[in-house]
Amino acid sequence: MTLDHLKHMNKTQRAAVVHGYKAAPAKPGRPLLIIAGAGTGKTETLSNRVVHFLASGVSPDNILLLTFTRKAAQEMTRRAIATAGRVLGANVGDIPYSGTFHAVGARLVREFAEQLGLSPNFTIKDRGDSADLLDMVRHKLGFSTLDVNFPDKNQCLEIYSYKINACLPLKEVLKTKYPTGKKWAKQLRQLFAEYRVAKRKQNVFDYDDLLVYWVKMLNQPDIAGQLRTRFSHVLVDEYQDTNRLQAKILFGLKPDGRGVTVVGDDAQAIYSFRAATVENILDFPRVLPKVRVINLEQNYRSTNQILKACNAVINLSTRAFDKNLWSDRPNLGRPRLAVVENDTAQATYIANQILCAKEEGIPFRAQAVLMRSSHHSQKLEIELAKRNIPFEKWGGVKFLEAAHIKDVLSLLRWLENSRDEVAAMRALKLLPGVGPSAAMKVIERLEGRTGRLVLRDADRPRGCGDHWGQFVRLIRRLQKRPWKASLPEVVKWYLPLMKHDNPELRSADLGQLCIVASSYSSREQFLVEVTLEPPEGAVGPNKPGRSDDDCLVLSTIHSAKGQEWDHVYLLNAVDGCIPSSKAKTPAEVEEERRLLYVAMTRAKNRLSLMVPQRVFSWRQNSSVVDLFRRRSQFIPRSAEKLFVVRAASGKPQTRRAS
DNA sequence: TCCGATCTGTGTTCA
DNA sequence: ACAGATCGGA
Repeated sequence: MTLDHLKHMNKTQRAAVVHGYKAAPAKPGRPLLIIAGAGTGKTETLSNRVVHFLASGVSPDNILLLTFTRKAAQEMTRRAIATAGRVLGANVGDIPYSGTFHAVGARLVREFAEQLGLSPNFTIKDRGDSADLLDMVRHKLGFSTLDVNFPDKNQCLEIYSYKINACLPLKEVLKTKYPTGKKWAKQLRQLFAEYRVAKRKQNVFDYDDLLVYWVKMLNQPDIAGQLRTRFSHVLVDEYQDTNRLQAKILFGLKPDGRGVTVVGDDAQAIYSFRAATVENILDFPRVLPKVRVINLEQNYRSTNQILKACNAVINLSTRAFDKNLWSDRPNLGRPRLAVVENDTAQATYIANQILCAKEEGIPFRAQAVLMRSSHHSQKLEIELAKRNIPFEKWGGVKFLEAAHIKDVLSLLRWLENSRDEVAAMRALKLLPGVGPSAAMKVIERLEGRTGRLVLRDADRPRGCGDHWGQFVRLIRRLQKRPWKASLPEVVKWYLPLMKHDNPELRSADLGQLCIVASSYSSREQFLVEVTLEPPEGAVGPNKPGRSDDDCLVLSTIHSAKGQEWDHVYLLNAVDGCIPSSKAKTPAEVEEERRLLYVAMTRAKNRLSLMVPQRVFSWRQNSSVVDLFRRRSQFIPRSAEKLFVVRAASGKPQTRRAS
């Protein structure tokens, strides 16, 4: 096989691509750990390695390619397939087992469900629904009235999920992570046990179950054998952000590490809230002594001036080793620290800059605004809309998490799985006069009726009058008619009953949802995909499906991982925002520093860190208060010389995009 | 006892 | 914007 297609790569990258597979036919070789700093061509290297496998005769079905976020998964798969097409001159079609841990887990669990003693038509609960289920259980156990300080549903789920993902006993989790929950250890243990029972009874999975049952498959020799044979080559991206449960999956699949490739950068570990542990990558060479370690250090993304500032930020960390990425890209000026009066000025300033850059020939899509938390961009979004600058927002409230969307979906979910009590509860509560208690009575009466959802006139909760009859008829119609007509019909029924504000906006969202849904061939398929691969975009003026090809990106730093843009603006580079005021322990503060590093290393040519001196906060009872802010502690005086510090006025301008 | 209107307080990050 | 607490009315 010729290696001509690797000519554009450097020596180290090439070594990473071909490690263990210099000659065809390829057999799984020694494990490989690639330490890939930001912008060192990690995706390129990994996707070329996949292509190299394919070129060596490995079937796409035998490759397992795991990534962390949906975006990273799409990008990686897309590039591997494109490169494969170019290099092999043949259409590879698809790499079927390429995706997030959760998405692949869902597929495998469904495939082996019967051998696991599960029914294959389970439904997957998103975070909010899982919290609601936990809440119902909590209520039944009487814990909701136990004490005002008993953790709420979201805290309970957080604790539970952390425990599962970190593979730690509850006691340990409470001690180290949730000390306030310590005195409820007994109740929490019981709650979690009952929660598991409820999930089984209702045939529903939460996100964590997709990984938990994957591990169970690997503990069952017959299934484990099949999986180990099937996946001769396993590649894991962003390994620094995997947790112990995910490491168990990796080592369960490849106990001796043969055929394993992991890629990561400990300086970019930003998911400890999901129980990610950087030890996975640090200890990898110790767990698998035969591992080959390759370091990628040449950065192709950023100018040297930007990189210097990035290095300065990360090298102030308390970590053991320095990061010293280098680049030979020509300089285009130091990164900016733009000091503005407040977040209104910040919004105008950025909008001005974006339009100027656009006039200089930098399209919107080559620019991005990053932020620590998604609500930081509120002011900016208004400004962008005013100036007619098209944008899409990554992260933040997802389309499918909005109350009105969940309302209509709950009906479909209940129809799909009549045992799903969370869906039932939500759907029933839409009826006027029906609250939690009346809904629960209906659900209890239904218990024991299995299979298809059947509602009778006798089940009518008191106080909801004629609405019950209409509801029952709606359900029957939905069961009879083809799926395509379902959602518009539900929406038609729902809109007059909707109690949320902003009805016009929400109604438009629902119309959008109908359009999205119409491309799915069945209700089941729609519901499955919608939880794991929801349509992009947030609620509001920027709806999914909007097809502007030159669109500015607004993104949380977390969602921006792995991406790059010509110009990057970071909102609120001030204490309280980054580091977030939520970060208390030294370890949490260090993670915030890495977040800043991730944000800064996204920039290719120009980087602006915004420093508003006041940030409005809508705390105090209805009166808006603005708080004085200090520049982020991660950019101390000593690092100032690496930046251009500018007092920038965010003078209002009326210039608009043409 | 339960619903729902009104208030009050609070707010990361992702699958 | 949304969830939980509170309270009046049925």
